Amino acid sequence: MSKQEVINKLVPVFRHYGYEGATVSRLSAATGLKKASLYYHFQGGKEQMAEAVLEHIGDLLEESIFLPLRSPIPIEERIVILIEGIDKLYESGRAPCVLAVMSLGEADALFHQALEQSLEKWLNELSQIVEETGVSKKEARIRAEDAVMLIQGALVLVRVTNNTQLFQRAIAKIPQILLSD
Amino acid sequence: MSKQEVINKLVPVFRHYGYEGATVSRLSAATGLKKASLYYHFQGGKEQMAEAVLEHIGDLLEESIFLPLRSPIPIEERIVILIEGIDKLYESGRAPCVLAVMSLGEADALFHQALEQSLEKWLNELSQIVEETGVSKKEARIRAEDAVMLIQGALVLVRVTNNTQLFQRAIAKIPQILLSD
DNA sequence: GTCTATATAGGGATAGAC
DNA sequence: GTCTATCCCTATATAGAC
Repeated sequence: MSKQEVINKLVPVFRHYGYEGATVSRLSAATGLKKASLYYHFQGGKEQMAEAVLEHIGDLLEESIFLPLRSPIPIEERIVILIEGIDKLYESGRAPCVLAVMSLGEADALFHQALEQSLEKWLNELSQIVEETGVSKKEARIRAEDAVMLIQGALVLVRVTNNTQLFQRAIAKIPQILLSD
Repeated sequence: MSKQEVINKLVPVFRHYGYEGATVSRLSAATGLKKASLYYHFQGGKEQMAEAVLEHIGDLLEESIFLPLRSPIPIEERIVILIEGIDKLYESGRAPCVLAVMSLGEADALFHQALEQSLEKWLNELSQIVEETGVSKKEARIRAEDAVMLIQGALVLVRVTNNTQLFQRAIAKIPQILLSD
């Protein structure tokens, strides 16, 4: 099993259990690797596993969302791709956001800077495309924040209600939020 | 120290660390009571402590938010009180929502039903006042959901950015969301 | 690379003195 | 009611065989 495959299997554990809930036992069960094998791949232990997960998701975002967002097609089409990317990334709302989950407890102290940068990247990328429509920097930033807030809030509500329609409705609103108001 | 005072000191630990991160040691440090004393008050252990916290927050909501929401004053004024209540409850966005935090990991299995009911109560209370304005049941529900999503999303963004202005902006939007669209 | 076995610390929880 | 002391289990992490 390649390291990428291992990391892929670590991801859902951190997302669903958070840092403290993601025990090495659970990580072991999820990967099919015994504890000692995990420590072979991640000599920095659980902290390094979490880092790898964050990095992996960062790469995923870059290729599946940010890159298409910068492609030379009409902005409306790019936003459709954005929505599809978000839907897939969060598994229609069923998968918690690693950013929201890791900003709690012990993990926050360990990863706060990385999380902040990751969120800043999100907001910048979204702001950029909004600015293309002739909107001011300030207003573009606000719309980007509103969009991300809605997504994050939808994830919480889906988790509690098990109603993924809420997530669908939330992401369907993204075009209005970003392009008009 | 009264039981209510003890519970009050348990609350922030569960909110900031989540269920698994809220270790009995941390709960002991936060309350100033040794572990054995905590177990005297909560014979059901940590699970019962979490239950007490959820119940306590439920009561808090009832008296500080839901009750004023039903008082016989103009709807706009009630919504101002609602916003003040939310601002205080979430400490201007600095305090995570127990609902969002406890819907993760092990805690979700233990408390899912309670969380679902708690959220349902929120959505119903908000829907009620929206319906008063002559809006359909369906539309009122949607507006209530949108308002709660925005708040939950704002809490995540504030946690990561440390920018409480985002929360202020979010709650300032509540009147528009509930009363118009 | 992956395993079994094990070390050490901290988790939740209880007994019994005061 | 609160404490000290302690129990057992699980958590993170490592050693060393294969």
